[in-house]
Amino acid sequence: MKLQDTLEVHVKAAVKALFQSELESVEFQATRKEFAGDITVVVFPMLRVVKGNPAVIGEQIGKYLQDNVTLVKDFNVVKGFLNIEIDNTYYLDFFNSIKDNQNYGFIEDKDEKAIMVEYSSPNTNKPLHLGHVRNVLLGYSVAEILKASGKKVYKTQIINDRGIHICKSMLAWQRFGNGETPESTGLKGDKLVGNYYVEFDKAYKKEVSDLMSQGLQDEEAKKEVPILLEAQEMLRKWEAGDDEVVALWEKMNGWVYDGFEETYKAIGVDFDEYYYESQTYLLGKEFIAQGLKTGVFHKKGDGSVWCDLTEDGLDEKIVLRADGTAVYMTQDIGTAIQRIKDYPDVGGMVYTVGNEQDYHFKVLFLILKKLGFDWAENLYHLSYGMVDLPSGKMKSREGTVVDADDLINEMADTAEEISKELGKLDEYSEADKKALYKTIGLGALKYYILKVDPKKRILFDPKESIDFQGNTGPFIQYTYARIQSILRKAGAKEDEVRVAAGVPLHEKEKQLLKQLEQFPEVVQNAAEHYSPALIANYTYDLVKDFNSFYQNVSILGADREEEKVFRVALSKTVGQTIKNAFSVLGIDVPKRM
RNA sequence: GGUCGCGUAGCUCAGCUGGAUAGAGCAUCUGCCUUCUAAGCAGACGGUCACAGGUUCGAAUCCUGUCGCGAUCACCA
Repeated sequence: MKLQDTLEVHVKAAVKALFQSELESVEFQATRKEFAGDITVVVFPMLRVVKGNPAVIGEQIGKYLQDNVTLVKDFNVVKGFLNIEIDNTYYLDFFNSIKDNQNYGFIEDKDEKAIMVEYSSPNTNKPLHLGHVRNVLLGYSVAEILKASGKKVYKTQIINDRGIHICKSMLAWQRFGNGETPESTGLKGDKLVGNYYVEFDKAYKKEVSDLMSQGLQDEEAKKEVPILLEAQEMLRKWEAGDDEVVALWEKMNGWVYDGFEETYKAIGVDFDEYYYESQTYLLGKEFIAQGLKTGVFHKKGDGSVWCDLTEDGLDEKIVLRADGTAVYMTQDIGTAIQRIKDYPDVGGMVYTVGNEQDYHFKVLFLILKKLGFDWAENLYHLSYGMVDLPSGKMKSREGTVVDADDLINEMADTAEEISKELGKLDEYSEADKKALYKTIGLGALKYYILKVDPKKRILFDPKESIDFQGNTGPFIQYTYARIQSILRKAGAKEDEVRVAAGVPLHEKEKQLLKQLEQFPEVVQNAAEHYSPALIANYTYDLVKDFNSFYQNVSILGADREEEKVFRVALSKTVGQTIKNAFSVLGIDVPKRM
């Protein structure tokens, strides 16, 4: 039982005994470090039930607790704050209970209902960029956090593999290329296809200006560009199932998927299931028909179908065109329902999509609720802000994107530079070094992105790159590596010894134990708020405390043997917790660095 | 214009359901490498929590309004 819960019972009992009043709840907070004590009871809220001076009430409750509860060693009252000092045996007992639990903080029992987490969801006409990186890291991390909190999770993505964009790349490849393949050029498939998308855009712009020099207006010209008309014709052929077009489409998309997989692997994320728009874009219509019957939707004079959401403070939204074809919303309705059919144990879904689609998902969720699906109550839009560059927005057509693969490589290069400057790792093999640079570079990137609140925009300056000092991934990785070093020197047998009850607790040690105690709650909190940032910032706090401990308290050279055993075991437990916390962020921890 | 989000130190960010004197890192400055890894530690400097009201014992946090930035308001996806 958590300390807070235990104390709550006692405080309630104290108030009942002293004032004959029933408290609904008790408010606790960590005691500020300038005061003596470990945990603080806030007296003010009790004034509703108990009349009197808060300081006096605090004094009385404190006295009662000290006399009746062995856990409470001492207390002091400052204004309305009752600071309680907890007996050391509590912390040592707690430590003994967790020190050999490698999965401390994680819940093993899985809920019956699973959650499906969608992330990445790229178009197949260009490589992944920095924006995708934020998406993928957030989605993956939230999926792992949900798992850690006891949920069964399916990771998925929906790949936008059809439409005019891929036709543009296909057309450019046919017209300007010479049968190039990833094999013949040595390029990653997604890069190759992306290059042709750029080729298309160049040709398109040239044709527009040609038309304009012939006297056409801007708007007119853009609609009549021959190459665009040709791409549209290709899309029509694709929809009609034209063998040649479909074959080319499959070939080029295949290249792109290979390229994407390589990038995902480099980032360290994976998926359990893939959905393709080419297979889902016709879904959903039957449910529109069903919704029409039940009155969720209504048909307008021209035959288009709408959903009236004005009563919910939103607008009217179209769900089916007049010609009976699907819109974006139709598809998303269909895909959601399809997923539940495919995975009947799924009871909720998380969509990792940029905040420019906030409105879309609000509407989507509302419609699904109106259609009466019980799982519609458990849908969450993991909405995140843009990643901006100092030069402004990333625009693929203007070449101002930060490519995901390049970025990962640059991070590893930076890690290498810094390591060399510091003169670290000189005695390791080249292969080991390379692997480490990648781990550290990726750790820096991932932590940098995950530690900020998803809602907020990120300003990413590629020149200044990312820090390796302070509140960063490498700082935490470094601390983990130092702990491993301690364990190597201490030898394996140290952690097998049970920590004796009589070990005196140094202030820094107690600080660490208090911090460790928070971990399970932080994981649950992060799952509830879909927030990797909570885990990241918690880990940083833990690491700060450990570093302070490390530099100010002798671990291997402790005065007494049992102290040494305790400190080594404590270091080990902190290392384990760092590892667990980082594993839900998808960040690796190195054994040495 | 309507709706949604954001605004905290020079810069990048924490601050959970309202709690004590608002916290870190970077940058600047001062100490600490012969003892477990200095990508570190100890400390100094730095704030009108955008602004104005309100709610209450108490507000960066909740409510209202104003300003600034961004997104969105398609029979595009």
